[in-house]
Amino acid sequence: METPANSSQGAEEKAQSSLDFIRQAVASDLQSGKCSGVVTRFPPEPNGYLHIGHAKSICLNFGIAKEFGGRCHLRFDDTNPSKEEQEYVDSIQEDVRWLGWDWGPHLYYASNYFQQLYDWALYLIRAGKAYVCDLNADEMRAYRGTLREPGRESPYRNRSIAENLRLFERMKAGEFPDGSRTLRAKIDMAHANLNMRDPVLYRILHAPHHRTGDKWCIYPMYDFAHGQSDAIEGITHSICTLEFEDHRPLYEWFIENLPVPHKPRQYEFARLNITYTVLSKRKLLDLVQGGCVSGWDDPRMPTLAGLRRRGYTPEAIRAFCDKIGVAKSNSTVDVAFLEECLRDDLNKRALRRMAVLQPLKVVLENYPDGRGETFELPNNPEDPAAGTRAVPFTKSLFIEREDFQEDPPKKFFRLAPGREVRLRGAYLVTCTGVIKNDGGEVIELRCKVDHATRGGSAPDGRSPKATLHWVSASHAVDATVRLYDRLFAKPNPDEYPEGADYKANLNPRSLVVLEGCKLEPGLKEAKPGDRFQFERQGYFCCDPDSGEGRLVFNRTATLKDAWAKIQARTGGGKIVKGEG
RNA sequence: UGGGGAGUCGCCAAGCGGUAAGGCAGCGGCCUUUGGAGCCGCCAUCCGGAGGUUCGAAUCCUCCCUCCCCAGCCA
Repeated sequence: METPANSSQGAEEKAQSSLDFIRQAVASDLQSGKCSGVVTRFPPEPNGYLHIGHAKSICLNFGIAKEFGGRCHLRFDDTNPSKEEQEYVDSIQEDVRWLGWDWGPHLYYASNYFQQLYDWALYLIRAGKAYVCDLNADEMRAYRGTLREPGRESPYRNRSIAENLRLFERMKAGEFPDGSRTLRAKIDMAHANLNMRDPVLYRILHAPHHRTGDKWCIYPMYDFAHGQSDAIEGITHSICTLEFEDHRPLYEWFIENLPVPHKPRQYEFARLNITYTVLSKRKLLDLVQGGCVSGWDDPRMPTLAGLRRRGYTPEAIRAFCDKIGVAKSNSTVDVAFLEECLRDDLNKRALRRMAVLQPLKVVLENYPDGRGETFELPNNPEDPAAGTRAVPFTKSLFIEREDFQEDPPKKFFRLAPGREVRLRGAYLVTCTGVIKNDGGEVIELRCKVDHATRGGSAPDGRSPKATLHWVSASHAVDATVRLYDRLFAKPNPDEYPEGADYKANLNPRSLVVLEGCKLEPGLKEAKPGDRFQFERQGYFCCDPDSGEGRLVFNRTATLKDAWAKIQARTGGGKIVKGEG
């Protein structure tokens, strides 16, 4: 992120609260003069789509660069061609940009450094610090030892420098099959840290690379590529997750033993976990390939593509990443926290609309047949500047099915026989009749309008406890509404019964599709990506499946629902809202 | 029973020897033409445990307990 001007503003704001341990280190390095500027990097492997966990890392890296007036590189860690694809490098760039970050001209690939890395491998060989090993994978595992027993030195460990050079050259030339040989660092087979027991630097992989094609058939391992890439790019603070903590000695070993132009420092923080979802690329890939979801961008997926389609805003995700903090203890953040960040953002900006998801017809018996009027309703009560929109009102309307109960329980203060409620922005109406079909199901209501309450307020000051949303039957536009809920039914999907796997915890009601929903007519113009608050229902986002006279909306999040809470408390329960 | 990390409110998380921030959730109340939003109040005499140092410890020392990561030619 290139932010020459106005760069310290963020840091100052942060300082007012308190800096996380990484920002403290950055601030201290800057102040002590150890670093003259800060350079970070976000280094994804292009083997899957970015998810909310990556967002935490992205916001950390790009955020620090922005706050401290430095820059952040986007670098693809593409050292394993067998798993990586161009589709992923494209989606990653799209997602980082969507999140609101800009790497300027600093787009890099570890594969750009393959030649330099190869030269450095030669350097280590010449220094007697690396050797070609003929052990196969099984043998190497056996030689590595265990957690408490030291390993044994490879029989190939003491080859001459000349032979190592010759063999490595031939590995590069493609003379040997995959897996037959590796280049290893000569460190210490008895080291307590397994990463230091002569780690593999290069393996043979006769696989075309999405960027280098078939130029190479040997590829550097993560450990041999990452730190040196950081060094090449002048990264000052190389931030990664906790599981790389015990790779740090190796990271430093390379930096110390190679003539690198710069010495970066690695810092580790706890990766993000969220309740009711999984955040591992392996499982996410599994869900996609297993058909459990419609794709990487299924609105139930915690991927940035999924969250975007669900209706999440980049602002909400950034706020979330900001608020959860950065530390080193393993943590699982309540998904309700993410949802709250979304509501907080959308409450201020989303235009309000009325949408009846499960329609129940209402006929106003004392309202003239041919009459129609229009009400001007605010687009957003939180923001008068958002203006108003016109909503038509007629004798026959739709209201929400669950807003009427023939035999209302305690604390249910919506519509019931003989009861008066307010139709938002329109009139006070009283239920005077209930029409049922042969099955005893309520199919229509008769109500009487109090004509003196036009606009929704009564001259005598009375005010019903409930205000319902409504749509004029003759003006309503039909739509499909997809009610999304948590992908998993358990807070921790990894708690599954013996013999099962995490997919046993998939929430069977994570998607409920409603057809024939009745929306206020203005919504006909909605375009994919448009977000609204459907009053009293939640936030919804127009899905790309819309078009050619078809409207599809995705529920991003429900509104907080006091009535649902009361029901849950009293053992009741909602059927379709299903918000855990 | 090797090495590396972490343990502060149900969930995140400040705190860095001077006497427990904040957010989310929850619970009350006010307000409200969204049972939304907003506003007000409550919510850790205690910081994994036990000792010790100190006038004073969540912060320093000792021992113990629990959890996470590492034995890919993945990243």
